[in-house]
Amino acid sequence: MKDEIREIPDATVSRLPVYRRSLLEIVADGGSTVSSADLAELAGVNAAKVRKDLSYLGTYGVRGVGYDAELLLRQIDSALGLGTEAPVAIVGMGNLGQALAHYGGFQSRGFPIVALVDTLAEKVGQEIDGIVVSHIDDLAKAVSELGIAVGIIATPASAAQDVCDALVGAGVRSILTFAPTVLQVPDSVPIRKVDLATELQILGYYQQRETLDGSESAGRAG
Amino acid sequence: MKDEIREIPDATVSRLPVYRRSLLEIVADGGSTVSSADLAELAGVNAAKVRKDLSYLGTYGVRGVGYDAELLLRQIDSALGLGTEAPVAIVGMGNLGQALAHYGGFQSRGFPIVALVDTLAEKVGQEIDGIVVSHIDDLAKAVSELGIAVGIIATPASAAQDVCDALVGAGVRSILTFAPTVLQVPDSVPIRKVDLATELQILGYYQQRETLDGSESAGRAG
DNA sequence: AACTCTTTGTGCGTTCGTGCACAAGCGGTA
DNA sequence: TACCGCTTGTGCACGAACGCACAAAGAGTT
Repeated sequence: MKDEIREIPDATVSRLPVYRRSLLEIVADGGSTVSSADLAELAGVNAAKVRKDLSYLGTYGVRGVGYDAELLLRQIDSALGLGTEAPVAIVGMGNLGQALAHYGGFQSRGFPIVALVDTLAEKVGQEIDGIVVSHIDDLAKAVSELGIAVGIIATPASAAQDVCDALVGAGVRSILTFAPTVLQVPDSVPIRKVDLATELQILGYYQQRETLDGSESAGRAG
Repeated sequence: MKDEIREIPDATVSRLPVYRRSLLEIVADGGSTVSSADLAELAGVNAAKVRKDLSYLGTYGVRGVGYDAELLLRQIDSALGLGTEAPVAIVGMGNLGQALAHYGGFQSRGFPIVALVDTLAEKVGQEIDGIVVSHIDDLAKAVSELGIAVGIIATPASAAQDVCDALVGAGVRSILTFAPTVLQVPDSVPIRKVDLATELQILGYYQQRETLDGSESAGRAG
């Protein structure tokens, strides 16, 4: 229980979920072992990269054979801390927040949504998808009572930093934000940003290049 | 009209939208010139990086003074191809798709949603946010008639590749996908992927590291 | 046991991204 | 015109990421 603290490079960490998905498919299809080439095909990356990435988890492959799919899956889950469910709170019940509340993709992948939060009196008390919206002043209580690990910020940019501070203060362990603004958090709280308009703007660059000059490769998928 | 075809590094391209947002703030606050240090502060990056990034756009700064905010904004917009609006079609009217249809963030930033598409007969014909949902077989017509540039895939993973092929076939110029699967597209069509569960899983890794070993810096925001 | 076939794990050269540090250059002042 | 203060633009060195290519090492076969 103390040999897991290897340094996994950032680039590798962000590919682990992709391998994980591929392995789930393989297991669902009855596969028991996978080669790095198979996995590379499914994950859309280079086979050598797959092997190097997996080597950060430990030596779980068998030369001449491949990887045991289920064993590998467990190792990835362990590296990503997916052993237990991580309850999520969503702050901001505008269009995006409500959408995320209804979205089943979190629940089904180990991130149950257990709290919905807003500041507006008119939203507080409403029931969305079976959960009563609570006021942000009650956030700390909710976090400790429900064991909330992750906070999702779905507010306008103007409110995001305050909400972020509130989440951190309430004891949330990591944050995912959709607000198009740079947030200040303590180093101890990992944060990731998803900005939909930014993605479209990035696409705009590559699309334009495609149009002006026909020879370049396209933008990479995140 | 032919001097724009510089090679802008991927890392720089994905920061341009952040600079853009910062510049919009500055201009809104009445600022006329910005230093790289100011911009760095707002964008949450290193000042040298800002200068190097901006230098790919051309030489628009003035030594001893800084950058003209509005001029710089125009240059960034030009690089990102934001001169005209880029109409968007959303395919997949499940929870996420409907959410995105209601989300105002696209419209307000130059990406009007002009078509909503699904395969299920029960969805087709419904009106969501003022737009009638059309069938995917009518996609090509919609794309050419409405000048749709961007396709957003909000379907389950199982349908994503078919939808992707349909979008490409219909003449869409770039694609943003929310489906948790690797998509095959021609090199000429830039694609970007946003996978919410993946983001949470990545956070899981850094959160776990934070917990086990108190000294590491947190995951970078994308 | 020897040999073949397959696939892993990794050493190494290359490319890409980062940020320090400094010369170049502009505006303002005397 | 000469000087000063400030900020840009970039050379350079370092580190991260990538992917080729190959040795190491299992499984199966004769």
